[in-house]
Amino acid sequence: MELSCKSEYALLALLELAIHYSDGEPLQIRQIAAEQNIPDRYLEQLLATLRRSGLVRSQRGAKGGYLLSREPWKITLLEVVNCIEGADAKSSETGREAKSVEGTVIREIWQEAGEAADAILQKYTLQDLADKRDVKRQLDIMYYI
Amino acid sequence: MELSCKSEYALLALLELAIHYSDGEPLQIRQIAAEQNIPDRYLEQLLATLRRSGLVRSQRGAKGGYLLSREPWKITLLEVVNCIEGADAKSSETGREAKSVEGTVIREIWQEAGEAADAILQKYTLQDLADKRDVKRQLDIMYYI
DNA sequence: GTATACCCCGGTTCTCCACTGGGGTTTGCA
DNA sequence: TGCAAACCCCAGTGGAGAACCGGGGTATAC
Repeated sequence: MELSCKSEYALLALLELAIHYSDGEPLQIRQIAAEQNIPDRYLEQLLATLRRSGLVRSQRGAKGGYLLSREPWKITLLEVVNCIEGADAKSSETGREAKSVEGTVIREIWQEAGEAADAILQKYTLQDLADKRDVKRQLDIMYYI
Repeated sequence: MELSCKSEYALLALLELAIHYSDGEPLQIRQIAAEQNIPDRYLEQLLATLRRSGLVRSQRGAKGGYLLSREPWKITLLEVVNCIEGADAKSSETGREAKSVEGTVIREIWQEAGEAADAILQKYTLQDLADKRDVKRQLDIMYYI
């Protein structure tokens, strides 16, 4: 289960949006990028992808930015990675066919493994991420004292 | 859960060895490559990796070849992919560290997902692969009639 | 009307995967 | 004893994709 840089950036950005969800005001690319240490021009592309698949919505012009289009507890991590990873891998989808019986058997098992991993990603939402973050932060403070 | 070409080749080769395990005679790279449509010079490297980690043993010289070093039902698919994928990713292991709390949280979830996938790969052995193959072959014949 | 933001499209660099090639060394067999 | 069949080791190459950068647009608050 590889976590690509791309997916991690997207998750960090959405987490940032989730944290400020209750504010109701849009967050700008610059702010998100600065807060999470993401190259801003790259993040722009990722947010565009997320917008096209409806996970976030944008407000153009001065004082613009990005907002989650749903509540943080209604967005699963699986949705996010599917959106990001599956974005360009469209159209062709010629990701290797198995011609032999042996190849088919192997692929079936790999699909089962993939589904098991997806099940984990599906049970966590952006809200869970935010909560876990808060818990970890409190722990860090306690250790410091 | 990505199935790399490399891992699939290795599994196909080991499956071929598993099928002929009871023969007791070594199989040659050429034969395996021809049977499973694998570039032979490439397969050579993979078998070398598998040998170094003790999954197969080799016999040099004329009439030589490769043999499984354990019974097919004692080799799990997880072992195989760990051996193949983890072979070169040694030494450095600088596979991105998470400096932020947010990054750590995300990685923990990804690890959980990876473990779920690994659990699936661990419950299947080369023997299971061979059995599934036989079942599928019988089905193919019945459909044909 | 102007500064601030998003929007779109393309290029660049770098790494890694799949694969190839050129030499060895070991061993069975005539 | 020779020789061919097989494994062994190491190095290089070509293409694809990931991560990133840049230039020029367009919408909108003030």
